[in-house]
Amino acid sequence: MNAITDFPIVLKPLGGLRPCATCRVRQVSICEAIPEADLARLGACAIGGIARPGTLFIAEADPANAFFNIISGTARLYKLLPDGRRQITGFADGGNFLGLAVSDTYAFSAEAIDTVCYCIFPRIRLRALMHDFPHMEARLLKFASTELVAAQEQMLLLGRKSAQERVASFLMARSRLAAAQGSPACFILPMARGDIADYLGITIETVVRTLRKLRDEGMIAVTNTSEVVICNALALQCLANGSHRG
Amino acid sequence: MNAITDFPIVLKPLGGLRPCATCRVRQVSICEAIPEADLARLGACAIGGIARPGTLFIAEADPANAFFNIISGTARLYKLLPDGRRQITGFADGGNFLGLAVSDTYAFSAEAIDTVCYCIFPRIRLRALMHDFPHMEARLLKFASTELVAAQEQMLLLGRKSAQERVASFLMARSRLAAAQGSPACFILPMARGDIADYLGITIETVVRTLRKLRDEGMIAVTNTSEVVICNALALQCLANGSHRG
DNA sequence: CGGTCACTTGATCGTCTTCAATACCAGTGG
DNA sequence: CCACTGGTATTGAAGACGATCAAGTGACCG
Repeated sequence: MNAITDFPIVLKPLGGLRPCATCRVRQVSICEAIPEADLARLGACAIGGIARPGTLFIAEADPANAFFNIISGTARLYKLLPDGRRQITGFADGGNFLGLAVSDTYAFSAEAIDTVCYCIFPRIRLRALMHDFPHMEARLLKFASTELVAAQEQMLLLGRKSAQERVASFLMARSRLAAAQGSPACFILPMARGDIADYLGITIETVVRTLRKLRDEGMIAVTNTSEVVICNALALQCLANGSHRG
Repeated sequence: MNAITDFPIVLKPLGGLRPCATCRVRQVSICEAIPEADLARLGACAIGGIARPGTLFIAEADPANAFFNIISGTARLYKLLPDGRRQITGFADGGNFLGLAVSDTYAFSAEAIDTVCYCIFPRIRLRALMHDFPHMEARLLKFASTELVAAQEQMLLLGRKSAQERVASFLMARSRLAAAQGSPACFILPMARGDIADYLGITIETVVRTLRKLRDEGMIAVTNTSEVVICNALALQCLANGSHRG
C-alpha cells in the first residue's frame, strides 16, 4: 500500500537530512531569502504535500492557517459564484507561492491540474521565519507586486479584449513560460479547454473555435489538443496586444 | 498668480513645522509604520503634490522613480490598448499607496478625477525608510495583499458577471466605502459614467441603462447623476453576489 | 444664446453564449 | 479483439446580451 498513490492528498514531514538543500525550486521561490547555513531551520518549518490531479488543496473561505510553496506540477486558482460560474484567476506552478490573504480566510480555491508537489508552511512558523530573516518579507513583497501587475494585465484582458485577443494573449504568455524551459515555439498545455475558458472569461466552445481560427490562419498548429506550436509569433503578439485594429 | 490653480500639477516640499503630524490619512496609510517620534524624518522624505481634475500624474511605461501616497481626492488607475480601449483597474483615494512595480517602469497610468493631493516618495528615500523601519515593509506587504485580493474579486466580476451584477457589485463596494464616512445608504460618485464603464468592462450606454433598470426596480435612487441612494441593499447585494439565478 | 460636454434614450447589429449533436480517446470488461 | 463507457473536445444552429450607431436632452459657461 502506497500512500502517495492511494490518497488524493498526502502529508509528510520533509524527509532526508537536507530536504531544502536539494530543492529544485528553492532559488526561484521565496526560500531564496534563507541563507544556505540556515536551510535546516527552513526545512523544519515546512511539511511536504502531494495533491493528485483534480484534488482541491486550498478552499475559499477556509481558515488560512498555512502558506503553500509549489514545487512541481500546475494548479488552478479560482473563485466561484453561488450558481457555479467559475473564474480562474491564475495558474500556479513550480516556484509559486500561495496563500497571501488579508483576512484570516483564503480568498480563492486551488486545485491540482496534474500531480502537484508543494511545501506547507504553517502561518505561525512562516511569521517566525520572516521575523528572523527580514529579506524574506522583501521577497514576499516582490512576489505580491508581480502578482498584482499580472492581475492588472488580466483585468485589461477580461474587460477589454476580444475572444481572439484573449486566446492569443494566453498562448503568448504560455510561450514565454515555455521559453524558460528552452522551447518558446512548442509547448504543452497542462490544463483542459474548460480551464482555459474560465481563465479567459469565455466559454469552452469559443476557446475551441478561436484556436481553430488561429490554426486556419496559420498562426499556430495544434497537434493532440494539448500540444501547441507557435508558427507566427509576431502576428500572434500583435493580436494579443490589440495592435491590429487601427 | 496662484501656482495651485494655474498649473495642473504642483510640487512643493512639505511645508510647516510638523507636516506629517497633522496628516489626516497618516493612521490609515503606510506611514502608520513610522513612530510619532520620527515624523520629522518621514516628512523630510516626501514632497507634496497636487493634481487638478483630469491631470495625468503617473504614466504607464515611465520610469518608476517614485511612490505616491494619496491624501485626498480620487484618482483612476488604468491601462490602455494601442487603439484606445481602456481598462480602469481601480480607483485610489485618501490613504491609498501607488507605485508598486516589478520592473523599473510603471505598469499603469493614474489620473486625477477631482483635485488630488498626494505625497511623493522618491524610490531611494522610501527604500531607506523601509530599511530603518522594517514594520513599513510589513505594512506594504499587507497593502499589496489587500490589492491582490481585490484584483481577484474584480477578475471574477469582469470574467463572469452580467452587466447588472457588475453595476450592483460596484454600487455595493461604493456603499461600503461610504459606510466608513458614516452613510452607507447615500453617497456621491466622484467618477463619470465613462469611468464606471471602463472599470466594469462595459460601455457607457450599458451603465446608464443598467442604473435605470435598478432604479425602475426600486433598488436605488439616482438624484443628480452623481448621487446614489441605496434603497434595497439586500436585493442589491444578492444581485452583486450572483445569488439570484439558481 | 451658441457652444461644449456629459448623460440619456432608441434602433440596429454582431460577438459570443447557449443548446444540441457528434467525434474522439483512454480505460474496462466481455 | 471489440463493444461499452465516461469524459473531453469539436462542430453546428439558434438566440441573447451587450456593443455600436445615431439622435436628443440637459447643465454649465463664455
